[in-house]
Amino acid sequence: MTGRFDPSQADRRWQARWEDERTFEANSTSSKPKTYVLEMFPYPSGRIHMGHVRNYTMGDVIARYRRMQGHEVLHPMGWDAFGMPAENAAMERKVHPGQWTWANIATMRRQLKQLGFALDWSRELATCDPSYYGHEQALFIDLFNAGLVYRKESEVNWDPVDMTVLANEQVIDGKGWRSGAPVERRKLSQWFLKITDFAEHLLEGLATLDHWPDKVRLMQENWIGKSRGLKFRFRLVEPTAETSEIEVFTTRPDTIFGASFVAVSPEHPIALGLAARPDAAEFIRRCKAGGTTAAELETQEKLGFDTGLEVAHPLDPDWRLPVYIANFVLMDYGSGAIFGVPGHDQRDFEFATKYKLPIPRVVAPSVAEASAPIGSEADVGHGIAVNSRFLDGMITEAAAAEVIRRAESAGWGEGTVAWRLRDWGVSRQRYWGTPIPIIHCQGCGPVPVPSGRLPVTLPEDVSFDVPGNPLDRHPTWKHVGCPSCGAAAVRETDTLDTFVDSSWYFIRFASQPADRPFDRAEAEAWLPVAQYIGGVEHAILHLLYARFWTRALQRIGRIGVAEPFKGLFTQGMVTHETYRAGDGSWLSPDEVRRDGDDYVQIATGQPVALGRVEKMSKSKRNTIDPEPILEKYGADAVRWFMLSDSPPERDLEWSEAGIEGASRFVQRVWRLATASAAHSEREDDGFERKLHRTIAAVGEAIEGLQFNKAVAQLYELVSAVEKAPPSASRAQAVRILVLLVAPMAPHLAEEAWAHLGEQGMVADAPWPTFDSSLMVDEQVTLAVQVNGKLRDTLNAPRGLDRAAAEALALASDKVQRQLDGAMPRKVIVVPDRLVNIVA
RNA sequence: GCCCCUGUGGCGGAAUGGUAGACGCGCUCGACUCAAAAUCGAGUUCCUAACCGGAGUGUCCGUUCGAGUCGGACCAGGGGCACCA
Repeated sequence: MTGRFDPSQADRRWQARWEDERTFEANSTSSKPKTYVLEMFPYPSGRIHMGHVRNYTMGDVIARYRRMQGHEVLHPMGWDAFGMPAENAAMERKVHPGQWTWANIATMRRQLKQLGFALDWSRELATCDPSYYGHEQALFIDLFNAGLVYRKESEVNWDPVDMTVLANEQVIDGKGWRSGAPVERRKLSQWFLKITDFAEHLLEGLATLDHWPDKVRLMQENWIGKSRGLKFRFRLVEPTAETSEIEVFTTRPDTIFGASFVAVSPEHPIALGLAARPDAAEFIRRCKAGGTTAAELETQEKLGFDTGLEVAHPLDPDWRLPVYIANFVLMDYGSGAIFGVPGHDQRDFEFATKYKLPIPRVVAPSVAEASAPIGSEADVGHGIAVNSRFLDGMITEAAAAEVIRRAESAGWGEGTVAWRLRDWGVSRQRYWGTPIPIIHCQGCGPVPVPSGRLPVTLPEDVSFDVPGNPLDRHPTWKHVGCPSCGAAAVRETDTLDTFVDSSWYFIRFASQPADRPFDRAEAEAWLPVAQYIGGVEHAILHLLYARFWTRALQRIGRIGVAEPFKGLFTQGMVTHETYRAGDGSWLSPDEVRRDGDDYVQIATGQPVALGRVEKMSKSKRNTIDPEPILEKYGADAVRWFMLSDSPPERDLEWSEAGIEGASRFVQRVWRLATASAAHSEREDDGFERKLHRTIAAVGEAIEGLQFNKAVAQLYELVSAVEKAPPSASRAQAVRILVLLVAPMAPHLAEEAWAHLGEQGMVADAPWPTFDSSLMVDEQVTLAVQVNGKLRDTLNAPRGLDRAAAEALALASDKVQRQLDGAMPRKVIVVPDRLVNIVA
């Protein structure tokens, strides 16, 4: 059984053994300490890609490591199976989204199993299965009954040719991706979840998540966007039919005397009231062109329309400000109106410059600079209030407080907290999602589907020949009796955002009774997830929605956990070159062949343009299929490569050379385990030190998810063992090496473990322990610097005192040459590390 | 536009404010071999023929006995921006 390690045999053998013995099935009633390790579940796009392999390998190392430490580990896998690509496939290939999705799941399950992950497949779930989404509907109704669900009008991207709603990614340069027609913003009545009710809790909860990356907490904090300021009203000089005042919010009430205009959103009641005027209507119509994304709205040219209306300044009734309609004011934020302070806000500055409005200075670094004009851009800093009447000379914070105080006592405004966070719109005008379990009745309004009639399943007989939502045009599905009064009624035809599906799957993994979403006690035995791993692209939306959903379930008494993910790790992406054909379409790596320094499209022989190295993605088609690689090198080499070199939080560029190196390592370990080493009594204590240091370092690296460091440590240990003479301690080191390698290269480890004559599986073996007293060396290398520059290195016994270290350093020829007779002015000694002589 | 992150040899990267380049890839030379593959050994930041030495962690400035690491300004690349998942 010596010679080369043959993964094609070993992988299959051990995967079958783990499955037969149900090695990785989690026992919810175990008395061992429980650890829940979870990676973000995949969208079943067709085949697994390297990003999946990297993500699941990292989680697998943690899961196997904890298991070897004696934990009961829950490490499940499932499918985020609803979503748009299935509908696109249905349109392009005339295949039902369900059929397409389930076929993809079958393929990807088979591929994942080839990687030998320590997964509990008995808990596998797919969100497109009624046995999953039916429970989601029940939870949605619970939230509805708790008042956390409501309906309101909201804008969507509307394709006027295809007569359909477009996702942001389907809008390219302001045009629909299929029709090419300019996209319009259109209002639809849609379902929302009241995430803003939890804004304060979601913000405060971040402080408890000390095993999350700081950057993710910071991003969520900014997203929630708590700000304090003044909400106040401008009185219209001439009231309109709709209103006599305009409410605005500002975080800088201290700049109130710097106001030079008021601007309202094109959807603001004031704007809508002016729609009878042709010029105003035309402006509003222009504002509706283009997409709904923030990036688009904020980068487009700032446009304003002078309504001719005027408001009075709240602190000076004789001071009039013009009212504009402006395309950059969003109805969804605050009150849909702002007041412009061009001197101290860059966007207002650009607007005022364009429309030739005054740009006064009301904040300055000092009183002396009060008359300094505003330059080529706004001065957004804090400072001293100037040109601001009773505020003059006050610092920004005091001036803001004073304005709030006066507003409150005079009754024209009040200090308040504003949030950037908006409620979560969950309606999608699509087929392939969880049906929203609501029935609309003329008499009773929206009525939840009674729990006995759940799940509301999707009809199978649908076609995607015409754009739009097949549920909406289905001949029978939507027509039902009202559960309340029995009158003819219609089902809601919107489906839920797929982020809802992924907001509770981690609870369902922990507990999956047939008759309800989960058992509270069983779920709480596992939750929160000890280590959650996924892409940083989910840092805000998915993670915030899952946190909200969990807190909402807590509020309605379904679960006693507030935060679902105790530890979070955001891995970097796997990148690869991109290729484009002459017509600009993306080509996948296997459609391309290298021809010298150029690339050629295999099918056509046409030259291919080499694009940048980018994140592997379906849209850029630069994915590498792991399966042929797995067949060639085996699971352990692929896993090893995924963990080597690049720090897990950074991007990893796929390379053929890297996998070759990983494969060589697998063979090196195999040779060490199988080569006959004659035993002798000779011991080498330097070698033992290396072994104990490695045990400590590998464990520490795995716990810190620094897999590349664990890999480097193991390379060093392997080199040391290879050079060691045959001995009892060498044999012991080989045994420990196999254990240390096991979480990363489990098939190799099992095979080697059996070859060493050990009992049982390495998956069940205890993680090795180390003796820290055996880790220290009696000799150290002292760095000797002169004026901070390295001049010599000296060997010295550990624990040398300062005076002796200084004397040793000064005795060095190289030091004396540098000093050139000069007297040291100062000597800095860092014990056992360094001596720095300052001359 | 706004928020967040990242820049170190030919490449991926390592380095509690204390010897920059661990470890791997690649490359060069050598051993083994009839030859190759595999394997093993040595070398590999740049400048200088070599020694001595000098320069060097995106750029500039600062703090420090000492900066890849801390602070400031800038440049470049990436992620997110609420209907991709």
